[in-house]
Amino acid sequence: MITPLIKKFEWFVHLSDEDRRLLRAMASGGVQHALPGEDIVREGDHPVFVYLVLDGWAHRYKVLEDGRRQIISFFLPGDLCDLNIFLLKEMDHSIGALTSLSYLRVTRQVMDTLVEFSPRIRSALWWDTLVSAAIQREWTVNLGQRSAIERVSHLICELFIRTRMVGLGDDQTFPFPVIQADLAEATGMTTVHVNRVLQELRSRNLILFRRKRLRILDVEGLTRLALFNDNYLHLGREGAHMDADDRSAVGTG
Amino acid sequence: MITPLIKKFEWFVHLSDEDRRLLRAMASGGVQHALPGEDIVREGDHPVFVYLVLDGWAHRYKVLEDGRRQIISFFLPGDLCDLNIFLLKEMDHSIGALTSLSYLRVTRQVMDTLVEFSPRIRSALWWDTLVSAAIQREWTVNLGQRSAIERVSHLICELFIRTRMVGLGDDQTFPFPVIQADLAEATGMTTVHVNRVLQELRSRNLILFRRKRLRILDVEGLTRLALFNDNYLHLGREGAHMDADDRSAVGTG
DNA sequence: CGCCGCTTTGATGGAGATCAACCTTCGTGG
DNA sequence: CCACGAAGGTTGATCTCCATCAAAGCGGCG
Repeated sequence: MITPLIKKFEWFVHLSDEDRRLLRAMASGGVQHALPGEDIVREGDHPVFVYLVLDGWAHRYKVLEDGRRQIISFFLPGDLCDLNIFLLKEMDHSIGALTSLSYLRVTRQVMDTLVEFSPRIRSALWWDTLVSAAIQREWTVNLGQRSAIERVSHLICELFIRTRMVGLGDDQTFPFPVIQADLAEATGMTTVHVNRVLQELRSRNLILFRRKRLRILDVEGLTRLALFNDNYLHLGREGAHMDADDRSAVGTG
Repeated sequence: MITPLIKKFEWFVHLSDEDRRLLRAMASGGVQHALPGEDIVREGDHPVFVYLVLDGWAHRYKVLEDGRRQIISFFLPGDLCDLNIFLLKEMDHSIGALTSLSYLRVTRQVMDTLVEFSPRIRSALWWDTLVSAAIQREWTVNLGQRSAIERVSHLICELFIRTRMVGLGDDQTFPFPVIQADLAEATGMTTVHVNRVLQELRSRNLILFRRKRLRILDVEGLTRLALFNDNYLHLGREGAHMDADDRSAVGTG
């Protein structure tokens, strides 16, 4: 059930059986569900839980007074939002479901337990936080410096890798359950222009988009066009020195 | 010496004398200096220290293959970069001095000590991390949704508050040691256009810029123009419940 | 005094916004 | 099984904000 999270963590450190058992305790509160468009948290709410996406996609967003809306990040299965958010009085943004969604609401107590009893999980959570921050920084670069077509391509490259990190999708195709309006709000463009950019990417034989799945026809080409460098995703198994060496360890990834 | 950090933390929780003593231990490695334009850390480096800015401004930036450059964040006195960065193998961005700079390099061991011996400092560090993340998200919104003049205004509003948080500047005027090229790289604009936007802000009697200081003539007006909402800076003394109540507590801020 | 880094100005061009339709797809119910 | 409607995708015409290019001003410091 929480396998996406485990799959992601394994990119950092190999967990022990005990670690996995601990992580499964996150589900003790029961699985929650939301419909597309439904908000999980709203700006101004008092934060109580850490959220973990199990299935489906969610997004973080902010709305300006005059209605302009920006998607700040996407949450894929295995993504956690806002470790230690309890320290804040009010949410400064909202989180909503993009697709139909199942997720966990994890209490402070459960998070504390994870951190207390497993140094590996503690590190993996920090690593995840650092990677999330790096992604947000990369979005800053994306919006600040890249052209429309580069921006869309870059986002696609990122989501391709993040999708595979959590064990979804295959070599060339992966779930891409967002509509053009979502892409527009994430990249700071209009839907009209997103549409034209996607057509351009298709006509260059870089991508193919069918039935909520995206196929990258030319990873190399798309990467080059996007000026994409995956170093900010920190896939180097950086916690390998603290790997659990019990039989449950997975391959070298 | 580390007063800016302490001043900032006091926006979250009142520290005890013991807390301050602990924080001063961060300076045990000696004060470092850098000249304007000098890099402190480069993309690709293996991260070893947490950095704390004492005096002057620094910036985090990334450079694309073709030379385009984006400033990702500004570091003011009292700003920490990259708590727990040790978990990563390589830096995914660079940090450089904007002005002449003094700063501390804090080792993992010293950070661990802070966190171990003071729950207040532990929380304050997390709070600071959460606020930094919120700032990065707000930059995403800024670049994605706001027009050029709104973007520049918003950045000015933010830096005004952050400056006052660490005890610099007065009611209307604060140090603003960045050149127009820096503003351009932070807002994803050209220097030419930054220049014209600043002229517009001056002609509307919103700001005044002299000798590396900025005076906001009409805070209300600038805030409105920028669609600025300071909630993401979380100035609500959110850790007040864990205030140290010894005599060293400062006013209510 | 003169240079260098920074700011300012003007002219021109283009990426992407805006506005307004129209088309396609797909789920729903009659 | 088809009609219908709504959500999402596509198109074309026009406009505007900001980039680009090039040059000239300014001011602080050696």
